[in-house]
Amino acid sequence: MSDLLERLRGRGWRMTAQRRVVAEVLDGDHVHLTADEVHARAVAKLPEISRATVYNTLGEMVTLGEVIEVSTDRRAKRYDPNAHRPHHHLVCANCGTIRDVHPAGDPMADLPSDERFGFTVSGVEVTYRGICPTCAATG
Amino acid sequence: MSDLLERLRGRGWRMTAQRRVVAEVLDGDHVHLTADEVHARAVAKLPEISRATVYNTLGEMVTLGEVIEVSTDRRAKRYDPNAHRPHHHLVCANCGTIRDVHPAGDPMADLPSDERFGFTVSGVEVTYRGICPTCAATG
DNA sequence: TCCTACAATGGACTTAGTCCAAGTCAAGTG
DNA sequence: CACTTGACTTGGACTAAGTCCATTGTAGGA
Repeated sequence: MSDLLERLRGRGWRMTAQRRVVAEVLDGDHVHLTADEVHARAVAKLPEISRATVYNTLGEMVTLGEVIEVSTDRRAKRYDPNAHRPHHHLVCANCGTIRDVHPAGDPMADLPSDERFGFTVSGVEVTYRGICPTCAATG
Repeated sequence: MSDLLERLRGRGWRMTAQRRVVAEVLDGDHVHLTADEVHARAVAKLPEISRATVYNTLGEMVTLGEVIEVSTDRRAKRYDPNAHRPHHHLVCANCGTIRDVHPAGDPMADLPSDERFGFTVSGVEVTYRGICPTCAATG
């Protein structure tokens, strides 16, 4: 059930109750929780878990490349466990909801070398912005 | 000299010393200052200016569409006066430096309607990430 | 079972930004 | 020019999100 947990275990991660619940909370598709939301859900399963541990664990998962950090504005970062399949994001300008999207085309190929200013370019993120159906309805 | 200032004046903006210095600080190409940097430079020209005024003024410029807010991570937002010409950004993962870039292609056209989940899509941002020449050299 | 290095805790601290009540001033009016 | 008024500015208190750190706890190997 928990692909994420399996992958982490496979990397020789020292398994603790805290890490397990964080991984469980984060598992799934179209999951884009803030650190505080992850903490709230983790507390439901393991009441003693601390905020600092949630931050530490999320940070480690990001370092391991198993989770992607998405910051679309100055609100809280969101954590996306869908790291194994490349995708971009569609964000609601009103409520901050995120959906994964898979646009056609390769934006990396669209950046000519004379526009790279000597940078070593390693990645690209595409963020579509708009209003989600829910916000459009409740206007 | 100050295109930005001219445009703002043309919209019937009430002109004050504070707004003038903020607009002056922000004018130019490849300018991507944080609010605090704007404040620091504004203070050099007008020592009494307050942080709150800088935030207010930047916010109004964004609302008027004369300045673009760029948040590439959870660090401070940056303000880009180059709002009249569409472009994207190339960000140094190490030091946060930003360059404007003009990739080929139209990412809006790459998002099919069955990937829009009912959103009204209004815009798209493309953020290339990498290491700038300075950080590569001193890294 | 015992050790020990790695992990978790929670509270203090930091950064970036927002809010607000009170004071100030640009610019239109007479 | 003086007056008026509502928009603008101020600075300090407040908030949200996240980081840091000394202490305590524990997974997993010997």
